[in-house]
Amino acid sequence: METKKEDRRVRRTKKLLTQALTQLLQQKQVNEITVRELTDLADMNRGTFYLYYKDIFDMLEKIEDELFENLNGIIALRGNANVSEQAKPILRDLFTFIEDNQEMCRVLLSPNGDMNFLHRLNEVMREKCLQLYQTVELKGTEDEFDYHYSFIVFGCAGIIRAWVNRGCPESAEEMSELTSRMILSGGLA
Amino acid sequence: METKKEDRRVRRTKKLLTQALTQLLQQKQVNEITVRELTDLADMNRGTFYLYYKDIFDMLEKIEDELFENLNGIIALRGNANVSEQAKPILRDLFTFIEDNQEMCRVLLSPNGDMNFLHRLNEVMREKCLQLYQTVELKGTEDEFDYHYSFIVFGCAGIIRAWVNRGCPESAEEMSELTSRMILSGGLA
DNA sequence: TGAGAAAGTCAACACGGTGTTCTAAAACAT
DNA sequence: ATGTTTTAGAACACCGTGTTGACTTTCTCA
Repeated sequence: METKKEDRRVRRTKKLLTQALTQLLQQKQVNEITVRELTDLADMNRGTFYLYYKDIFDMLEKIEDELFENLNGIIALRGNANVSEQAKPILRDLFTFIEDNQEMCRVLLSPNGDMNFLHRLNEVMREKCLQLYQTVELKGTEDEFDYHYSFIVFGCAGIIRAWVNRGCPESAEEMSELTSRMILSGGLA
Repeated sequence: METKKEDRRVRRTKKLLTQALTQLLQQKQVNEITVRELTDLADMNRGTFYLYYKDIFDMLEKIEDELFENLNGIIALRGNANVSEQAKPILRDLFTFIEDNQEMCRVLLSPNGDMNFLHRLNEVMREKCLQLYQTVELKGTEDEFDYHYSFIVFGCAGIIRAWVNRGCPESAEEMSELTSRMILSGGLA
């Protein structure tokens, strides 16, 4: 079922384009980036771009698709161990994944970033939180659940954003520890 | 020092353009919106748009500028009362402001929204949090402060996003209560 | 290693949105 | 009513877009 590897040239082309896009996104907003300057920077023919992407935004979306495809595999629940024992390793794997893709994640969470990326990241994390904490008792009305999870999930995104902006100085292990504490005991206190 | 009112026609033009943009942002991403279709929807000459805005993104930025200008005035500290007594009313005023601009806020925080808006919202809230809670003792290292605040501030943005997505069914008072609880005692627990 | 397949290069093209400019008409303030 | 400001309308050159066709290069695999 594994997707067989693409042609070496294809991998090279996509990699060069992704690198160029990442670089450009550190300098300007997505809308200011033209296919022409992207392919110029990647030093390839403009027509080649259109073999794989419809436009810049389509490219960004496909990059995110791949990112989330990998992420989903990584944070999947393992076997049927106790959920409370799974939270930590999943968080650690999540932060490890973020670290491995920190340039792209930093760019996507920057002011020039993509709100849809944050939206999708939230959906993944929300679903995972629901799985992990569905047995945990929450006080307050059922409507408040939405706000609780929104707070937590966006808060995690905020931690991730701060972490990649600093260049990931702390280890994924440390971050998962910190994040667990924040989720369970709150921001202050 | 009050900015004297613009010509009635100018106000009308900007209002129509803003309404049209808000409507279009509910249907498609910013990059897919052309000046032509925007002015067509607003039923005005295309050239008129360029009297006030450089392009669509410039327009969005100016709209955000005005939003934050109002917001900054609203959440300014009052006199020299006790800080702990100011948190609640400021949060209430913040949510009231969000409620008054909920269409635009909902759009800006949607998947089609603007990461820069979230960035600026965070800066405002972060600064305010620092003023309010600078006397509160936090445990952990100084480096953790960044993560604490990022968690809290993004978490608040998450609450706001969930709230406007639901159509602001709860009152601003209720939301400030809920948010205070979340910040002080954490998401769960 | 060679042959066929796949991918990239290069030049060219029509298309459409952009941003600007001009004049005339309409709405405004007084 | 008058002078000012704003908008409409049309025209313009410009440029990025997205596609096409013929060619060259690179890869795969038998």
